[in-house]
Amino acid sequence: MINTSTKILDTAQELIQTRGYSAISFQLIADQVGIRKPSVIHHFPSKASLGVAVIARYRESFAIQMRSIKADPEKTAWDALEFYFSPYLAFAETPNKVCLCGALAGEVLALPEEMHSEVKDFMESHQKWLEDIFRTGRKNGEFQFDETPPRLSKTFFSALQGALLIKRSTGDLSQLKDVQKVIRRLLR
Amino acid sequence: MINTSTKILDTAQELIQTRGYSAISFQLIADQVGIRKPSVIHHFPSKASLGVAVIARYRESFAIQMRSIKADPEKTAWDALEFYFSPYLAFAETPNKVCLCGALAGEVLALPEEMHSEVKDFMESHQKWLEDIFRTGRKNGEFQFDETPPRLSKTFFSALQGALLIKRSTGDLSQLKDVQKVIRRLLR
DNA sequence: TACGATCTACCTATCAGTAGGTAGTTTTTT
DNA sequence: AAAAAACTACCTACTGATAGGTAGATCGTA
Repeated sequence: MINTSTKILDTAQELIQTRGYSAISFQLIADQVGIRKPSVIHHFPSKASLGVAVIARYRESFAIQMRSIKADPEKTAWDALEFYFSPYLAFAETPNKVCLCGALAGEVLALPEEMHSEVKDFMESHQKWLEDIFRTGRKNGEFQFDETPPRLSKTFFSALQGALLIKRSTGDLSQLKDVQKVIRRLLR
Repeated sequence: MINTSTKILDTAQELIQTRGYSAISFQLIADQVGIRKPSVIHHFPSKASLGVAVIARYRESFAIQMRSIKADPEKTAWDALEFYFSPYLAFAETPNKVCLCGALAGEVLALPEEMHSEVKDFMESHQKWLEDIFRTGRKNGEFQFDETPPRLSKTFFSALQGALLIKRSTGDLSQLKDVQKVIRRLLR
């Protein structure tokens, strides 16, 4: 039996990923969870606090996974890259899902102040992870590329985030798959 | 003296680009234009119809410019590419602006049905233009690349759209500039 | 005088959030 | 061990503000 706070966070995350933050409400979440609106507010006293909690949990779940793969000496840079790719593909294959922070990026100015730094930190840490993978892979001899790791990671992170959003608008899954193919080929 | 409908469209576009569609209202637009809410509704009888009109105009303004550059035999593929890059840089340099359709892509499921195909068509025609530029440039000998033009255009269009969104979240203008640098170098 | 643009006044639905309370569990005190 | 106090999770009923949208009067111009 999963607790109510977790159910609220799961539901809120799903709704933000599909509809955006501005378009969700306590009522919508309450209906989906099967409780009353004030009960949602009992767990998260404001919409902003719920928003912050959703991003914080999302960020942390990525951070845990990246820490574990970086700590494992068995894993190659290719392994790390493919591992990083996998949630993007999973989102793209779920109809209508994009990265939480990709969805939020479209409406930052309508977001409460407290959420801004959460989104910013998300973007920055993901680009750092990619940069690290590229640097390590080149040092190993696994990857070959001419660009600097920061430029490459910015480009590829932008492409992955963009591809998810475009895929959802066009319905064409190859948007993401082709981006991942191109990235792989550019590193060989 | 610019007419009221145009003022409403300008204001609505600006607000959607900065805050998203869900976060805008007739009242907000009316205040900004300096008229009353029912006067806005007189020109655009529903929020959906206003949304559609904003995207349609935005799409058309790009289409006109792309047609003119493709019709000009003086223009090289590099010219066309730099020309295509320019509005992205202009948006990025305006604090808090992203591509209209990039902003909308984050909240498609909260958008009225009529807007979906407008967003989809936007994405598809932009990728076709890029594909065409790449194909022509390679035939000319201006560009060198191994990938197929559709894959390359998907990747670079994704990267440009993503970069704008990420730039706005992080405040780092190099997000877009670096993406454009990487694209240029990969074509030589 | 006819018409489009604008206005005031209003509608219903929904928004985030509050007030106050009930039932059941846990913790503290006697 | 029993009673009292506090806490947790949820509820009904409400508030003031704002959402999209309507009805109908007035104004300015061709």
